[in-house]
Amino acid sequence: MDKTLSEIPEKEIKKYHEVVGKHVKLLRESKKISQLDMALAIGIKSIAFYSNCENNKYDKHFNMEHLYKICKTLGIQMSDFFKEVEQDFSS
Amino acid sequence: MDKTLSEIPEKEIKKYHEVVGKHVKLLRESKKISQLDMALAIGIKSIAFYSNCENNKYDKHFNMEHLYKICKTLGIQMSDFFKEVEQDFSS
DNA sequence: TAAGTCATTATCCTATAGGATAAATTTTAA
DNA sequence: TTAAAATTTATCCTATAGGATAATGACTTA
Repeated sequence: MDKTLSEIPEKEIKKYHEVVGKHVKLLRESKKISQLDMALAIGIKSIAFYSNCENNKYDKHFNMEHLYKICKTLGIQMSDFFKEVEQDFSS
Repeated sequence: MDKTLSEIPEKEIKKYHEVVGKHVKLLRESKKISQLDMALAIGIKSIAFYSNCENNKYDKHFNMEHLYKICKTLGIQMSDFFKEVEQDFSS
């Protein structure tokens, strides 16, 4: 049966990634953690890649595995993290 | 400065993906939505790929964009979804 | 003022995530 | 009991996500 594919605009997904990155940065800074330290904590040697994900530059963004590790490093729950994101996203 | 890379075991990440998939299935079924309908709702024509993500088969799992669309389709918040996942994951 | 630290800009390379196909199996409904 | 619907199994292909590098810029510290 032919059904419509996703009608959620790519712009909305991109915006969501932007907000996710923004809140990762806010939380990281609040814990006085450098981009380098956070990058290493999630298993990445590239500060540049990390920076681009936080800032959603060149279409880079955090994936599920990154976020899982970031939250663990920050000592917070994924659900709490997304609570923050949602509050920002819907306003 | 040389610092340790992520010490979170890959098995833990895999387990997390498994639990995420499990809860997507539970919620989908509770809303009487077929795998086909959900796959199409998130912009995927392949039921097989969708099934493999729900069941974490052949290392397939949902990514952030999938989950965003799934939650929107289910009419729930990402934070609420992860609340469920976390309760299951830590027990 | 200079050196060190931290972050950003831009681009390149490639392994794999993404997602398809087809056949088989299981479940449901007629 | 059979057919249809739904899901699973397994594998293949390729565009891009993942992540690197190098240079540059901004900020902090000595």
